[in-house]
Amino acid sequence: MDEIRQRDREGTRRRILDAARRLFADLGYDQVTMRMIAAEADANIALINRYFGSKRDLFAEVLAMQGRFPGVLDGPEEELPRRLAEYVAERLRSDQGSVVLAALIRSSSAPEIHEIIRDRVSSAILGPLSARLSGPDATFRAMVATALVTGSGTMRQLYGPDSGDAPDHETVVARLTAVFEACLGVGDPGTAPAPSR
Amino acid sequence: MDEIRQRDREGTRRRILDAARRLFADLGYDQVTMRMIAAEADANIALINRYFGSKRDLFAEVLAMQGRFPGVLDGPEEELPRRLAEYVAERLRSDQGSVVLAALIRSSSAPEIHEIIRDRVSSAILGPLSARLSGPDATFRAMVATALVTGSGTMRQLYGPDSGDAPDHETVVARLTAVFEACLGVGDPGTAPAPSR
DNA sequence: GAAGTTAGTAGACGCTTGTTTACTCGTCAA
DNA sequence: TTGACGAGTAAACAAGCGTCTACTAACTTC
Repeated sequence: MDEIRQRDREGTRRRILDAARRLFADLGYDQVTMRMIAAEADANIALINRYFGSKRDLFAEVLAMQGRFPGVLDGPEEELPRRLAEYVAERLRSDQGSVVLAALIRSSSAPEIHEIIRDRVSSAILGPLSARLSGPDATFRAMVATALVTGSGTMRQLYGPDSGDAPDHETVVARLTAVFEACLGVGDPGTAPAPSR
Repeated sequence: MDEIRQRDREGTRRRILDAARRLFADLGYDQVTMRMIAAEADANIALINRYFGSKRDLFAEVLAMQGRFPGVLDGPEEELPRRLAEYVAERLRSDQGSVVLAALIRSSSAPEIHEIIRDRVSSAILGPLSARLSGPDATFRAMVATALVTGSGTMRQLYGPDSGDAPDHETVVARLTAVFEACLGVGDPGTAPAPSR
């Protein structure tokens, strides 16, 4: 009945890391328990702390494992709004996505990992994005764009993938592209024209 | 030593409700414990469940107590982007703000209150906002604007009120106004012009 | 003034959490 | 063959959670 377990340190470590990545991305930091990770990885719960120290440290390692916003931030600056729009539009339908973003959306209520998330968002999203922007206030504009991506994820999490009266994909992408262009100030090198006052 | 406690059902109920509102808005649903609420309200913990049934029910009553986005959604449609921009810019500096929004930002990781938050966001923000919009896809456009407000709150929570290199208030408002105009499609009754392709 | 109602209290209940301890036993060098 | 090392395991740990029960005592009613 009881299977004979292989002794494979690196393999077990990797299984735990993969399971943690999946669960954290799907459920967020504090909805995931150590026992869930152990079960998903088919490993003993004590091994998690043995290999990673603590839940917090495991979370940090999962985030550190992730690359920087795959594919979206690369390419010419003038196509950035469209690529971001397509990324968000895709996220609104399927559950795929960056673990860093998922962490930002779903794990922001746990204060003990705020610093981890902040550092990772800065180095994986905000930094690369603002570096690609020309013109003034690049950091702020990047932050607004990130806020839009984040907020879309929050709404998506709350309302689910099929928000009944959502327009077709083309329209969604077109609208989001316009918004991201306004965020990033592409084709608008100076300060945005101040309306009234 | 032991103070003589007044017997004041309605007063105690109100103290608990106020304490819960403050704590939920500041910390989010699952960072607030029943004991914290009882201490903040200077009431016995058993009275919370006696008067409100459960933590979840108390949270629902706190949200139901709140009005609809005070002041921001009222007024002519063409000024909506500017008012939203000023609201967000103000939120980026101080900690004041709607409890409903705070709940949306900080409490979205607890699945047992998703339905409560969703209903309240729909009736307090999304509904009134989309009702004020003319043109197609009003609900979707309202959702994008809400996502921007939400995402700003998330970034604000992560990075704090003083994001070192933030521009001055005027610039922030001007930029955000442009973004909200793109979101809401004000002055653009048809579909947004599709860039390229 | 006696009896009943009820606001308020103290403490424990059962459960879950992250973490740790004591142990088993497969693996490999001497 | 023997001994040490270490991967894996089971069980418990303390702390915290929301909730509930048994009780005290202040107010109302007759």
